[in-house]
Amino acid sequence: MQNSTVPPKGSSSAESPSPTFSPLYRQIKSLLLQRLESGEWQPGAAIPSESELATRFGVSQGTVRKAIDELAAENLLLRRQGKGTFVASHDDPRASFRFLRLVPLAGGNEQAQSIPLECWRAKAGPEVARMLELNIGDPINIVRRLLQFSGKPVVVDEIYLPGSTFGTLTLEMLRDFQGSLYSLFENRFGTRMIRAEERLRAVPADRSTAELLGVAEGSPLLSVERVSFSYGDKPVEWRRGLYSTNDHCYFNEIGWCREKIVKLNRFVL
Amino acid sequence: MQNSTVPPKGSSSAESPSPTFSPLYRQIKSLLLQRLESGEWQPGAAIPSESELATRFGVSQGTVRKAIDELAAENLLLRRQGKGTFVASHDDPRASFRFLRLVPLAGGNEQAQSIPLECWRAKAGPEVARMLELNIGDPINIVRRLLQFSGKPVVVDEIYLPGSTFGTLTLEMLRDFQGSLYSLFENRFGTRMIRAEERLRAVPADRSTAELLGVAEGSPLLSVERVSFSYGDKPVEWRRGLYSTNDHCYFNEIGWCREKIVKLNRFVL
DNA sequence: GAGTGGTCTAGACCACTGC
DNA sequence: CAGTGGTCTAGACCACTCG
Repeated sequence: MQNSTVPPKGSSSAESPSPTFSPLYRQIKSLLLQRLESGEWQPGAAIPSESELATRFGVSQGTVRKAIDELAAENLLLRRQGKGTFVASHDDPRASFRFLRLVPLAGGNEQAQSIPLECWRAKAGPEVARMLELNIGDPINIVRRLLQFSGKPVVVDEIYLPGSTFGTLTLEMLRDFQGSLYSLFENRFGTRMIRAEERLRAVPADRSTAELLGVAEGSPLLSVERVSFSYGDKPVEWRRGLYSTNDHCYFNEIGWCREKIVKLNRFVL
Repeated sequence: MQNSTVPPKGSSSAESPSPTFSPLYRQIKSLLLQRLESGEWQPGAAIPSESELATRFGVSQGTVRKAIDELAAENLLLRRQGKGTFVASHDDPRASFRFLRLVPLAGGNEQAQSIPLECWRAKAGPEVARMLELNIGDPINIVRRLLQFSGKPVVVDEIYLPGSTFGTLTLEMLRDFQGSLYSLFENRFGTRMIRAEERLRAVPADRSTAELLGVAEGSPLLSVERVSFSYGDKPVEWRRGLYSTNDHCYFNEIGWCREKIVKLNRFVL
C-alpha cells in the first residue's frame, strides 16, 4: 500500500485544498477496526503480530504500530510486551472498573454483586427510540436489576436494549451467567460496549426504589443515565441507574486526554 | 545523552533484574516537566522546536517527539502544526470545558458566570488539612461563589486553598478578574491546575444553599467534591460544589484512555 | 521560502514471555 | 532459544503557518 490509496494526494488540480486528508496509519487503523467490528478477531484473542500486519498491508512496522497505539489508547486493543496484542474484552475484570465508577466512601475495595429482578419485552416509546436510534414501536428488552456491595443494596438499574440484538435475553440467562452484564452481552450476543456517555442528576427517591434501596421515600438519589455505544458509534444500550450515595460515591477524574481522541476518531469511522 | 544516563543498563551484575527501567523518552519527559514546573516556560508560550530540543538534549527528534506526545495527551502541552508546541493555559477557553462538566438538559451552549460571594482567611481543620496535605491549623483561604447560567443560579461552590500560595487572595481580585478562576490562579499566583479528582453524591439542600439556588429546602442537590492537583501531584485546591440539576446535568464520558496514562505517570514524577 | 509539527521508512537493538 | 512488543536512530518527505 503506497501512500495513494485514499485521499493523500488524489485531488491536487482544482478539487479542494485537502478536505479529508487521512494519513496512512489512519487507513490501517480503519482496516483493523473492520476486523474487530466484523468479529474476525474475537475479544480476548491475539491479533497478528505487528511485523506480520506490516508485511500483510505493505507498510512499515512503525506505521502499523501507530495505528495500534491509537486503538490501545481507546481500550479496543491491549498490548502485552513479549506476548502480543489482544482484543479487549469485558471478561477482563479491569474492564468493569472503567464502566462502574462507584467507590466506597470509606476506602476498601468491595466487589459488586448484580441481582436481576425482572426482564421483559416491550415496544420503544419516543424517549427510548431517540436514545437508541430506533423507530417508535420497535421491539426492545427491558431489564431491572439491583446492585449490591457487601450484601447492601446500592443501585437500582433499569436497562433498555434493542430487541433486534437482544431479543432472546431472559431472566434465566441473567441469573445463570457468571460475570458482568457487558461480559454477557459480549459473549452471548456478540455486542461489545466500547464507550458510554453518562448524565448525572440528583433526584428524590420514589416509593418502590426507596424500598429496594432501604432509604426513605423522597431522600436524594444520584440518577445516572447512560447511553452505551458499540463499534461505529452505534448506541446499543440506554439505562438509568438510581444510586444511594450514603456509603458510596461516583468517582471521576478530570484532566487527561479525552476530547483529543474523540476528535481524532470522527475521521476514522 | 547516550542511553546510559539513569538506569537502562547500569545494574547488570548482581543488583536487581530491572527494577525501575526508564526509557530515554521518559527521561526527556521529566526534563521537560522540570521546565514547566519551574515556570521557565510560561503558560501560553511556545517551547523550543522539536529539532532544537533534540540537539540540545543530544537525542533524536523521534525521542523528543514521543516525550512531547505524552505531555500533549495529558493536556500539559498543545501542539499546533506549522506553529509550534505551546504550554497549555487555562486562559484558553477550551480548558474550562474540561473542568466544568455541567451541560444544559435542553441542548444549547450557555456561558457560565461566576459571582464571588465571600473570601476570608481561616485555619485548616482536620478534613481540609488531610485533603490539601497540610497540618491542622495551617493558614487557608476560603472562597464562596455562585455560578449562574443565563442569569439563573445553578451552583454554589465553597473553595479551600492553601494560604501559603493564595494568602493574598481577596474578594476584589475575584470580582475584578476577567476570566475563569483557574485562569486567575495561573496568572496571579503561578499555580496551574492540571488534574482533578471528583466525588459525586446526592444530598438534600440546606436552608442557605436552597435560598441561593432558588430551590426548596431539602430538595436533592448534586454534591461535587473536587481535589485539584498541580505539577508533581501536589493538591492545591479542595472544593465542594452543590449543583441544582433541574435544568442542567453533569456530563461524563467513559471508555477512553485514562488509567493507562495515570499508571505511566507514576514513574516519571 | 523558511520554520514548524506530522508522517513514513528501514534497520538496529532492548525487554519480556514462554517453550 | 525464537517471537513479541518497546525503544531509538537518521533521514526523507508532506502539510501547515506566516512573513
